[in-house]
Amino acid sequence: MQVTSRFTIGIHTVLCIGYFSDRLKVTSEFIAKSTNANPVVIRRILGQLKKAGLVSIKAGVGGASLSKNTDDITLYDIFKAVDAEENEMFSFHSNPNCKCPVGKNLHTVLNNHLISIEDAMISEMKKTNITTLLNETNSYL
Amino acid sequence: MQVTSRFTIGIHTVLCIGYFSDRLKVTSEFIAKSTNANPVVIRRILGQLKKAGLVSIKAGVGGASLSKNTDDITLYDIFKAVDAEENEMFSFHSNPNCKCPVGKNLHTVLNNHLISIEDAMISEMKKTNITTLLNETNSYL
DNA sequence: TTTCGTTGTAACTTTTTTAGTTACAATGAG
DNA sequence: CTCATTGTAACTAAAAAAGTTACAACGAAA
Repeated sequence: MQVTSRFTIGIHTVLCIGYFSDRLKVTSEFIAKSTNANPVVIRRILGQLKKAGLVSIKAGVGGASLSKNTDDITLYDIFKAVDAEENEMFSFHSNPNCKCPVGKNLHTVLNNHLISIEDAMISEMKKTNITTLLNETNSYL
Repeated sequence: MQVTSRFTIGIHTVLCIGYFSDRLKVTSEFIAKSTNANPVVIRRILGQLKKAGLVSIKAGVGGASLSKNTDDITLYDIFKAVDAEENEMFSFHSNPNCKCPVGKNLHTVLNNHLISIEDAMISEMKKTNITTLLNETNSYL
């Protein structure tokens, strides 16, 4: 299992905006330079963050800013925006044998446990917000 | 993010062995029929489970059995065996800009938080063992 | 109202990962 | 010795992620 780099790029993007947008115009080009990712990839991620209500973007003139207080943006908000739009986290293999008592009930039996695992991850993601990460970034300067 | 179907197939495999191996010879072919996956795919997963010390397999004559008590095999054991052999769970994009205060410190700042998220998931996975899943399977018959 | 930097998005390629498949030597009980 | 099975290599296919090129649309400023 690998969480896509969209997650860390998404976090990086939000941090850049939080860190610089009061002083500079933070464009996709700017973020691409900081992350070392392609500007179009950044624009796609910015689009997802915008759709999730986390950032707003000035069309035409360009530049992104945060739409919410840095206290109110958690890692889960970013994760949900860029990495979990509609897919389930766990994938079942298709058509297990319904004549087998194990195969027949696997999905039902497993589902609640898998949801608990996902919930545990989500709870932990919600504990970290952008304010914390910006403070930690400043502490390393 | 998607956890590969190896995880649910691995669980399915262990459950099949736990459920049937006292009565039947549980071969890769048998498990393939129950899971609706390819026998070679099952053998690969069985190999990983074996390497992790969860199952033992009779070469030549064939058939798998559990090497540990069903109480002592958790979802995490299976996850670790089939899906997390050496990779990190979260992927950082490479070469963030070291001249940018955000890019320079991202990895350091983020790492502990990502580890906490992973740990939360692992703890939850450890809460479910094979005994529980077999009991739940039986309760649906 | 023209210019210019930027966004948003389509379309495509490349890369990586996962799963499926074929094939076959090695195993070991009967 | 036979035979079902394992273990594994080598390949293909499919899916997902990331990178890239291209360009219309936007809107502030000259």
